Amino acid sequence: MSTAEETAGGEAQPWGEVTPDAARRLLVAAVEAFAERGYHATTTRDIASRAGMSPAALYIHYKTKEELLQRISRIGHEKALKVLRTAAEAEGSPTERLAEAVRSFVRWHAGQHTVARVVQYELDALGPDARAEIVALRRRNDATVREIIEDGVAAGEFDVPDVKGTTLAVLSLCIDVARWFNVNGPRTPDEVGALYADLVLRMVGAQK
Amino acid sequence: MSTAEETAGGEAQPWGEVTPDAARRLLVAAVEAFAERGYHATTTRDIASRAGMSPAALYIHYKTKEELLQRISRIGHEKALKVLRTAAEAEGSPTERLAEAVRSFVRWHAGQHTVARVVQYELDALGPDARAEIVALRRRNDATVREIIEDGVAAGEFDVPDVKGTTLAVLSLCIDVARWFNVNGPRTPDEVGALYADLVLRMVGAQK
DNA sequence: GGGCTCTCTAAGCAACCGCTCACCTTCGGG
DNA sequence: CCCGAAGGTGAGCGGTTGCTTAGAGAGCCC
Repeated sequence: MSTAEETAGGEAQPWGEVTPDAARRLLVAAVEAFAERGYHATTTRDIASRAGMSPAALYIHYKTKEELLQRISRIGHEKALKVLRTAAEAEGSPTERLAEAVRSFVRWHAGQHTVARVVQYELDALGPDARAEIVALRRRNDATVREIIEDGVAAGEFDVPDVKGTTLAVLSLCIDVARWFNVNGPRTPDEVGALYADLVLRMVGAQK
Repeated sequence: MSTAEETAGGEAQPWGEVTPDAARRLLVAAVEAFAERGYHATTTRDIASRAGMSPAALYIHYKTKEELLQRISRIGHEKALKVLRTAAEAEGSPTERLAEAVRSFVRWHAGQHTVARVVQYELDALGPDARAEIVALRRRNDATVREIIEDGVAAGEFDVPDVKGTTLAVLSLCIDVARWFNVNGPRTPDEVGALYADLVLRMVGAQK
């Protein structure tokens, strides 16, 4: 966000806030491993060796394997939420804001799909406290989208019989991008974002 | 399918084809455990004790823990595909067929969400051969939905600029129901099915 | 009733897991 | 030049995992 160069799906320095350098390398390695094999199937030895270190080095920077997942989940969710809220709080009609929100949220889930996969699908591996924190962040996601849709209905731009259900469906659609998106596939994150923004406007009955 | 009584989300005897009785009990226990904790976090001792047996009893009916997942994945995918194709091959306009396909596919993913969760999210835990088999079944899902949408476009009932992308989005939307659906939540599988059928008809620009 | 099959169990093996500990290296400050 | 803090390693501990083995009961045909 604060760096000059950005790629289609996210930042050039995604984990710039994590220091020192070794801690960041371990965290990046953990994201890759968790996304590939899942949290429980990933060993601490695998994470350490991906980061070019011995198994014991992990415990200098993190107390447990679960702390790694907590850090990844929190930072990832905060980034996604920031992306969504930036679009939601921008100037413009509800139609424009909803389109931009979906476009950037989808772009993030496609471009950062390794992080997104960990963040979205490894929630149950967290302990109760950490999970509660993440669930609270998700509720803010939900509220952000619902408010835009409510604004659009109030302004007469949208035709939505079931606001809560439609909100759920819109978010579900965006989040599931992280599951199927393939870097070697035919679509770029930008293209998926544009397609999905169009589809969501149709779902809420917005005139184009 | 062959039994008389059916619930909203699926059959009354979901695993009737699995014999003998002990093998079915183990399989049902495995579905519950995999859905709750995930494949890798589930131990063979946990599965056996849920079925009221000793850990060794599992290996009389299944060669490995992975064979259990294979069986579950294959049966689950075949059932979901059957539900989808039954709706797709019914009489009626593309609009009616798409609505019914989404309605029943979503109903299945909501009603059988424990099976669906295992089937959809534990694919990577399978070995290469078993995974290839499942991927082939998924492609048939994809083709089924795409054909209905193509029919609708050809008949002038739908307005879809990107058929492949829209097909992907429709299926993604339906499948993700398995992730968020909660039995204690406010919606029944029937209600979610009806809501989603309406949303999908909007996505393809069908006149109602 | 003796043998045969099928089903299940108690006990345990080898491998691997998350994590710890004693020790080594590097490096800036006095 | 010594020192202490910070970051790293090799070896390994206790516990758990998937799976195996030897053998016990229950039914069933002859």
